[in-house]
Amino acid sequence: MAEKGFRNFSARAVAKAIGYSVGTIYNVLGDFDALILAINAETLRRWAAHLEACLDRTGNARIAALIDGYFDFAEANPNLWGALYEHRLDGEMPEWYRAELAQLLAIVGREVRVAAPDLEAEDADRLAASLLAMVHGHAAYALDGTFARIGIADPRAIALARAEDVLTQISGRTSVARPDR
Amino acid sequence: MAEKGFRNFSARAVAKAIGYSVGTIYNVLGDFDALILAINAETLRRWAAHLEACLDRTGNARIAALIDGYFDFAEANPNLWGALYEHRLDGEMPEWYRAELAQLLAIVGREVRVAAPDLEAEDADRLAASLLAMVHGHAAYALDGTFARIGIADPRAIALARAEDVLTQISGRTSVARPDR
DNA sequence: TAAAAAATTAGACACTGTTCATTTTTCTCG
DNA sequence: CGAGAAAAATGAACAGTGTCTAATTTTTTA
Repeated sequence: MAEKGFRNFSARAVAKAIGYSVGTIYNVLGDFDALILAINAETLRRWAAHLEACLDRTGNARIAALIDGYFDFAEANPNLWGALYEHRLDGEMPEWYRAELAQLLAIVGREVRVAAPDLEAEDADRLAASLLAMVHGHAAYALDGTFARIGIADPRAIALARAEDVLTQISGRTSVARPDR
Repeated sequence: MAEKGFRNFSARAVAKAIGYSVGTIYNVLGDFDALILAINAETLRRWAAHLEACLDRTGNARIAALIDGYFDFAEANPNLWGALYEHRLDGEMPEWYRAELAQLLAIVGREVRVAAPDLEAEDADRLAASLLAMVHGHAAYALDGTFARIGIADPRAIALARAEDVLTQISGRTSVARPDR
């Protein structure tokens, strides 16, 4: 996957690589989706570990470290990172995979609460998801070449600037926009 | 494509639907990528037209109208919109398709220049691309179910709030962060 | 109408995910 | 140790895919 990319990934190639036959993979995992999910879950774990490592060796600018870590990982593992989003499973997402995703979001949530301590817990979670989506959008356009194609050389700096905009705007605020209730 | 989605899309099904044989499609278009590109280009045109229509029937809040238009279109055509991003062509992107993409970005650029008239032209373009990436990230997480999975009900409102944060922060500023030069 | 050009076809090819009866390996326990 | 049960692994077969191309049909041209 890391070498071929999601588009050219095949269960048979995996079987050959690990010295087993195709059938074994399907006996163990079940189907193709499960194979992808297993790979993507490992990617999520590595990604989360990378983010924690980035945070460990940084000082105050923890949100910036998070964004840098996001880009670092995506740029270092474009195919693995891409597979996370190129794969759309049909049917429900298994609980164990959702937990893996939640863990990644929890890291962001934790740091948002540090950066904006005045926010209510629920608002902090909403802001964390929003920041993650924002950075994801920039990274997606960066890695698929959209930014490069329109002559924008440093998407990472732009994403950092946007996050700064948002955090500056949020600081001192105790609640963020939310649906009517 | 609109019905089956990118994952279950096949050239043979298209051939059957339009009453031709598989070979004809490949004689005319060239290969599978070209078929997808033709469909996606049509989607881009319809999307751009939708955004212009949204802008036509709005007053001052033009950036908000743009974001609403983005979500409207994506939610009304999830499979077509999804195909835009699920498809990764190998090799260079053809010039005519790049032009189609540029036209969509041009709409955003034009409106950003209206919303932030003090910005230099280049900075406005950078901000436009950044806003587009930001909204894209929120829409991507909305349509793939990420937001719903963590209990966030209204991603559109969040995206709008983020855009407001950014624009408030940008107004009065005459240059945005950019790489060293 | 006859020849040239263009459009269309059907079939073959190599590849895919998927299934499953068969074989091989491993473990258990008398 | 060795026979029987359980588990693991196999590879052939199936329906599906994108892709190519020689052969055929249709259209245009002279």
